[in-house]
Amino acid sequence: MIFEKLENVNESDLANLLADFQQIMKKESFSKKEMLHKEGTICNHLFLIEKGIARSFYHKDGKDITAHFAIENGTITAIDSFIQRKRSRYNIELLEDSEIISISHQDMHKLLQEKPSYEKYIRLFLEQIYIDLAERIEDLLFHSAKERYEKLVKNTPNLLRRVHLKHIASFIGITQETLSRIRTQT
Amino acid sequence: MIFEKLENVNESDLANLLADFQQIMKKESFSKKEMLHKEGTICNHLFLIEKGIARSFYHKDGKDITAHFAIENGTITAIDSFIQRKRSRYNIELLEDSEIISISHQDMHKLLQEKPSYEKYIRLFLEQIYIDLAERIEDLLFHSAKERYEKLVKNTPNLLRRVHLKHIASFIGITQETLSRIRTQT
DNA sequence: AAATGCATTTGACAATTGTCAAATAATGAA
DNA sequence: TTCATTATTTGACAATTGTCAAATGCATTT
Repeated sequence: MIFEKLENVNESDLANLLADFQQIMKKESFSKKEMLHKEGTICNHLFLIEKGIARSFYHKDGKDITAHFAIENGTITAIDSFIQRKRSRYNIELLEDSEIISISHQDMHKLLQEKPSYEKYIRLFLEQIYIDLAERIEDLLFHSAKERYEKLVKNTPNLLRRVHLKHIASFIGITQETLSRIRTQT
Repeated sequence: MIFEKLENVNESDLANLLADFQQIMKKESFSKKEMLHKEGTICNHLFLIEKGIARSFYHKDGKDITAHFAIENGTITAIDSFIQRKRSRYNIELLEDSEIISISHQDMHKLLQEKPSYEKYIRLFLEQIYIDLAERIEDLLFHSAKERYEKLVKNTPNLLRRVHLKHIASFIGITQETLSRIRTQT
């Protein structure tokens, strides 16, 4: 799940971590279109998608822009707000009926204070998402809209089948019309 | 310096941290055009710029693309390589004669193992650079080349005066010619 | 100061993507 | 099934940015 990609870690330490995290995880069912977080408020939770799809989005010049998708086993939050404890410009909504596990900021930080050795895993998590973001920047800078779309088709075909094209379009930084034309070409 | 932006931290803990980090920092002078890191190798150092300018760049279709600049008080490294311990596609070169402080990956991790409480500061550092990166993505997605340039002029006029325009151009994802035209318009 | 090598600008034109409006297609509710 | 709503595609055209080649400007070395 959240720590699944980690390598080179102490097995027993990780087992403890997972057990402790279990304690602060809350599982809940939500239905499609429900909001996990609303813009203008501070985001107090990190969400893990057990089943379903969520997307974070914000408004730019009246347009709805998707910033991130999370499907099964993925995580989502209004990360800047969660980190900096300030109001968020992001919304998080569910695109399907979902099973969500949430971890509150408060609980997580309490746990980190009690067991500072867990800081390491948060660091590893951050390193991972940092690298993912860096890759996204390169993608935007050096691949055409068409290449970005094709990469998505290749890497996350499952996602493509499950979300509206307008969200895919804004996610890769193009208009819906351009995406439509890209798709019909080929 | 590296931890200067941190808020809400324990003062004495931070003082200890700084003292310990001092121990593993090595200061060196380099002259313009020297390389702090070369692509194809694993990057073993985090560099702090005490004086001067460095840029990281890589090659894409034969073109030289600037990924990041660091001036006085900034940090630079081939972050993906430094984190994942794999060979880097990035180079780091100096654009002026510089005074550089370097911290080796090994020393840093040894320090973190000895004093796991410092993990927290690394996490805070990562949070900060993650947010900076996220901002850059928004910038690329929703601002025109002209807006991106003007933002740079506003935020880091000092940088603009000190580096070649071709580097600025690739940094904001446009060609040198387009940047030139943007500049002469206004 | 002249010569050389870069850096920057300019021109002409092409490719990519965006905008706005309208037409179809698909979906979900009654 | 039918209707209403929403999603997707298409068309015509405009704006932005890229490409390639050449000209100009600037700075460093001799």
